[in-house]
Amino acid sequence: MATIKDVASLAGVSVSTVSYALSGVRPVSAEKMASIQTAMQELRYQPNRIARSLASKRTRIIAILFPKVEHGIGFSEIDLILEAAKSALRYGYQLVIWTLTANSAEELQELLTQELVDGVILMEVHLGDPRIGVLKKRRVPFILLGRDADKPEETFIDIDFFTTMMECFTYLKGLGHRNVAFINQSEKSFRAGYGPVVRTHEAFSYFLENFEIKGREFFCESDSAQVCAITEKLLAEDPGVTAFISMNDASLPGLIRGIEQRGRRIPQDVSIVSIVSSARPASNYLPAITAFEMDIHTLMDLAVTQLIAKLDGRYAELPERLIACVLRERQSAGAAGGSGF
Amino acid sequence: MATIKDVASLAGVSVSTVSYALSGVRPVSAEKMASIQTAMQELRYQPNRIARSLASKRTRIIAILFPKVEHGIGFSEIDLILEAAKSALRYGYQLVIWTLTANSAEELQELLTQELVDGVILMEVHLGDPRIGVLKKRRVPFILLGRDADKPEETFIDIDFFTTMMECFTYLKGLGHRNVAFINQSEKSFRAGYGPVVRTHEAFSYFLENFEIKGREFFCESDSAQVCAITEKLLAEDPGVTAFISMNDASLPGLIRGIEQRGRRIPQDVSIVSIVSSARPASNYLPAITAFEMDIHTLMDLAVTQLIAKLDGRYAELPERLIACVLRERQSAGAAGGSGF
DNA sequence: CTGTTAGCGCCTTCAG
DNA sequence: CTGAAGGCGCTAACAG
Repeated sequence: MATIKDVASLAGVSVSTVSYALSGVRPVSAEKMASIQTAMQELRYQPNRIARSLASKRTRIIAILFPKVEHGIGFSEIDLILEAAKSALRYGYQLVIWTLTANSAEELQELLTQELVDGVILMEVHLGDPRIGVLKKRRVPFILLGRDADKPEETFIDIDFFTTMMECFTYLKGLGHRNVAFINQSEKSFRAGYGPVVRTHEAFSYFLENFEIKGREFFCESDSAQVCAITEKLLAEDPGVTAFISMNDASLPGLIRGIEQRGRRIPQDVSIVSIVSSARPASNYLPAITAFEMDIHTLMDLAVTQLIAKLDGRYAELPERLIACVLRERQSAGAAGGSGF
Repeated sequence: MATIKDVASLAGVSVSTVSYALSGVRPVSAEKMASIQTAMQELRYQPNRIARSLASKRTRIIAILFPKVEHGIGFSEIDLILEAAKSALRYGYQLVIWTLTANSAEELQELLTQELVDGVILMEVHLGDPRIGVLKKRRVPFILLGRDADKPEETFIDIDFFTTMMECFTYLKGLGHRNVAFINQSEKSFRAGYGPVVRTHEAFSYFLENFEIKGREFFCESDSAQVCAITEKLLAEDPGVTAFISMNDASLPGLIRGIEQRGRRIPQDVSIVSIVSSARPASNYLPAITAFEMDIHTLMDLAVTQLIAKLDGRYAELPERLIACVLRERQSAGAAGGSGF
């Protein structure tokens, strides 16, 4: 591999000139610049990242921190990671994955001490997350992504649950729905203060009044059979329900089945709108599910750019960025009142 | 951060002694060893990875290469990546993600030239993949993972489609099924020589004869509506079919619906077995799908350990490792002949 | 505008 | 068994 020295001697200049030509930190005359360019091309020179990191004390590597993935909002974690990697690459950074297990705090300490990364993106943050303390103490720049507990003092990027819910209500009301049911995630998550569950819960209650819509909410595990039973029960008790909002991709099969087993058609009799979901599952169900999908690209690009801004010390803006989900209309939602129920 | 120098002076030895104490390449007296240990503990010393990499010319970082994820075998790429990261970490390596776009060869060249990684895991390899040529020319150790085109000359880890199909036949035959249908992925993939599609196709034909089972195969896009139509048509033409094998997780909703719309119950009248699938979707459908699931843990751990072995120059074994899928019985498969069809 | 040079933190000969 | 010292490839003062 060609080194900066090779380039320097081929171009007939000193190594520092080459270095400055590369970084632009110091002006370089046009001629020298030209010969340096030529030399670099000829040698197919690419700076050695490791050496550069050692000298500059910046690795330009960021870590994305994943605790165990179990319940996840959807199936889209892969897209989240890939999108983050893509953004990082675009800005000249590399993304490493850190999977932490039980005693995350200790593991994290060790990883951090190796000084491999400049900053960290934290996924799946929970209330009183021990990782945050570690990061703060070591003064490692970090950013929280999604599903955070309410921690406004940290920089975080999250889904705008409030706006998403509002748009969902607007959409359903526009279609004539006046009686809706909301399938949230588990009550356990709610009690644990899990961000998405709590916030959508609050938003739902709020907009119910605001939009003058009748509605009820159910906390469900990601268990299709259970959701199916609940759906049937609800439809029996209150046949006037014309729409379901689901924040639980995995239980969609149960929802669909429950509705159909009560003899209702989707979307003629009952509509389904999935929120905070990912494209792939939603589009594969039958009927394909109309959904407010996460804007993964925006979410991750923002996370990466904000983190890099912090690393560059040019971070000044608000410590919070909320991204609303975007509507993708498919076949599961339509005008209310088609049937005589 | 404490450096090796700090440890050396605290322990009253030279830096090289500390270094050797760390690597074990050279014997160190018990006393010195002890004081070095103490010093390291006191200072919470962890070697700086970057400096170590520069000096040793080994970064202990490996890259996992992802082209665009579109059709994917399932929804489990996330588990694949996370599992790889976990394995890497366990062996003291770090995993970076490289997402390549269009002109992969060039992009890959650039990334490689930065000399950040020691080796590469290639995902989603296709026939005549340009990335392989690049890797070979630069002599970067690599390993192919899954879904490769037939390239026995490269080291690769893959799913054992043959064995998986055989076990699936054994399972179904044991349940009394004698007439099965196989939902493969798209014909386009087949024509393109896409490994999983071609191999399962061959295995299916082979075992049909071998097990004296009647059967037919369908190539389908990952489109539930289409699969539903095909299923209904098939059931109409040949009511004797008692079991479906699916290698297409995304089309499962269509399959289920198609069967039910023909008035058949699952699994009393018709069974479904999904192969090469991932746990999460399979378990969420209604009924929960019995499936031969990828052994992601084994697959990725093998990929990582084999790659590391190569890096250490202690690679001698066979260039191929096949891992069969493992059966998880759920609710979609049962004895044949329950109904009078 | 440019060159010289001292590190960055660690590994690894080379002497002893 | 141990220490001294020269890199690894690059950055960033420092001195023109």
